Amino acid sequence: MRRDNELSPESEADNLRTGETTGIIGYRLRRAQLSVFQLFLAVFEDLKLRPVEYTVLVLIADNPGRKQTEIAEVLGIKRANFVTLVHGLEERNLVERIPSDADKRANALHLTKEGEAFLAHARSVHDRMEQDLVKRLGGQKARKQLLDLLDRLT
Amino acid sequence: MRRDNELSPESEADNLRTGETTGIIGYRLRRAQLSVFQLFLAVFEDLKLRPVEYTVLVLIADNPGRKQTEIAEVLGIKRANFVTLVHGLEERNLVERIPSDADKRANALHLTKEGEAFLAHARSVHDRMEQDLVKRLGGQKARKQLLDLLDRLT
DNA sequence: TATTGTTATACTCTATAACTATA
DNA sequence: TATAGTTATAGAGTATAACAATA
Repeated sequence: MRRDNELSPESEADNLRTGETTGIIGYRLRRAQLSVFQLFLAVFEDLKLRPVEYTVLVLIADNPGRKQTEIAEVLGIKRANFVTLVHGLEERNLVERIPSDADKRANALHLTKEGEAFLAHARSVHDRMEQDLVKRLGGQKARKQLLDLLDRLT
Repeated sequence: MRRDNELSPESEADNLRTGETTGIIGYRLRRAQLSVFQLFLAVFEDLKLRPVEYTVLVLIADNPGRKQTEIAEVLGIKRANFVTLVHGLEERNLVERIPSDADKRANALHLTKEGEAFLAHARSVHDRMEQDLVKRLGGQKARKQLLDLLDRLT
């Protein structure tokens, strides 16, 4: 039994039945991921930093001197595509590629002084964003639960 | 204190310190989403169906006669890009676009008989995949928890 | 022979502008 | 004027192949 006019007397567009799609885990994961990434882009608009660039900076800071291949691989980025990414960060004087003594084929990645200062700021901005997300989730326990559940799917 | 040789006497590649990145909600969401989508692509390789195409078929089946714009919008797809998607499904005789009587600008979307049979099969394949994911998560309660948490981020 | 960084390239996904035919 | 569908196009993101230098 249809009752079109119950809530919209002027016959607005009917709502679609989305019950089945909203039960699909992959679909919901994607929507949530896009939502969080869009928040990231908005928050980091002034710093002109994309999510992947932030993780690269963090990873270099926590693992100075590593090869491009190592950083790229742990992030699931093809080394061919990582070249452009690192070049961009290098042009902004955030990262430097130092030819390795031990292996002359490889570049050791380091943050510049400017890169360290930039990351310190980015981290504080990011921490506030994460705290906002944790608040949305309902606290640290909920965050832990989420990361735990995501781990089982990865 | 570094103890490189504790577990790798032959001095294999050191593991990177990834603790900070693996604590980032957006990063973990993305990895999990990619993982689930890759599973989908593997499971649906024979049916040659992408995740977005599956949700489109489901949505049309549950909302026959709707306009392209309506289906596209609820999925967050630009109507310009939705054209190609629907054409692909139409060429496979899964979907038909019937010019609307009420609004001659619009196409009403329906599944063909073949599309209904195809979707019935796809649904059963998809159900098995979801059951596998639920098992990984630790049961229906864990699934409910996950969808609940994802909702708060979306 | 294998690996590192690189270039070139192609394919998908996404976003915008502009057109047409209708409303 | 606004909307539905469409086309064209540009920009990201991602994947593979091939090359030079080095291991």
